[in-house]
Amino acid sequence: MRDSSSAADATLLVSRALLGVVARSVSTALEVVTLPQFRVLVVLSSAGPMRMGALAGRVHANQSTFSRSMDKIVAGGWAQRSSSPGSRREVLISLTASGRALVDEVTERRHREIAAILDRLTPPEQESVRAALELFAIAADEYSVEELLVLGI
Amino acid sequence: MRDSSSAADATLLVSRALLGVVARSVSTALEVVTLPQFRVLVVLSSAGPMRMGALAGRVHANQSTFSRSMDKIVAGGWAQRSSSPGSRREVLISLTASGRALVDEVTERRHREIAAILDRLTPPEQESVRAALELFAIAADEYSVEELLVLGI
DNA sequence: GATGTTCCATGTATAGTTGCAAGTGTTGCC
DNA sequence: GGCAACACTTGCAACTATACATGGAACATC
Repeated sequence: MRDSSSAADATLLVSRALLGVVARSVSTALEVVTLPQFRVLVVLSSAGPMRMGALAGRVHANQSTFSRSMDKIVAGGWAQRSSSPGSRREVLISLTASGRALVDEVTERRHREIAAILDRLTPPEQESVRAALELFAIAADEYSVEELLVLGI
Repeated sequence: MRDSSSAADATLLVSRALLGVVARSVSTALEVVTLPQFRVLVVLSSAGPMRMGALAGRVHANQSTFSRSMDKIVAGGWAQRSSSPGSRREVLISLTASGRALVDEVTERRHREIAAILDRLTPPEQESVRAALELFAIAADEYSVEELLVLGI
């Protein structure tokens, strides 16, 4: 615990920098969509079309709440309702082209910004950063990514 | 750009993991305070007491909006108004003990979680992670931390 | 076919954020 | 002293999120 304390300090620093990157990458999307709404789009983007109930569960929203939130998302043209082939009482939600583009745009901007930062390092430095980050990512892997939804990312 | 691309991928992974940490660390605070409110507390914590107008500017809020947001923050006991010694028309905002404790608690939890992750690595691995992260932090340093406010961190 | 369950939508209500505009008190300047 | 600029607050209004309860259609089971 003693040795990892300075590494933890460095990590806190990096987390600030990375959060800046994330915040910037999301900020343009937040001009057209709210954070809770963007959350939904991200879930749809990674998990594919889902039922209303399942989707509501993923973002920890109430059914009733979620139904109306989805009204707005659909009205904005980011997602669409369709009837499920399996059961007529189920409503399937899927991203529209606009919705997918919005999420992709955010991811790409984030990737570009990170690449730009790394480009300031020499190739050997980049390699050591990559190796170290992979180590960290593996060590952090046990942690669920579920809570990301709190921030809508 | 070729070499940094895989490093960028690793960074994206890490940013997800770190965001998970951040989200978890903030989530308990969000049970008693909203995200925009917590934002204000973070600014106060790092910058010290500020005028209403300056504080509103820092979180990109309207004066009128901010005045009432502050009503709620003050009502919650997280910050307090006081008259400025310089001018009686200025209102100085400062954190209460509760407000400071709330922010500190989040920071400490974040630090603990990161330390816990790093503890899974061997000491040499920790050292290499620390060195790599410092490299990254330095490379990212040009980027302003201002945009963090978008996420309220 | 009657019953109960699942899934979604709607009714109703509360709380927070946000913006524009108007108002109050304070300060500085002529 | 009078007047404009400044700092903050309040009135008014719209929008979003969230929750609990209710309603209604589709399905499963018996």
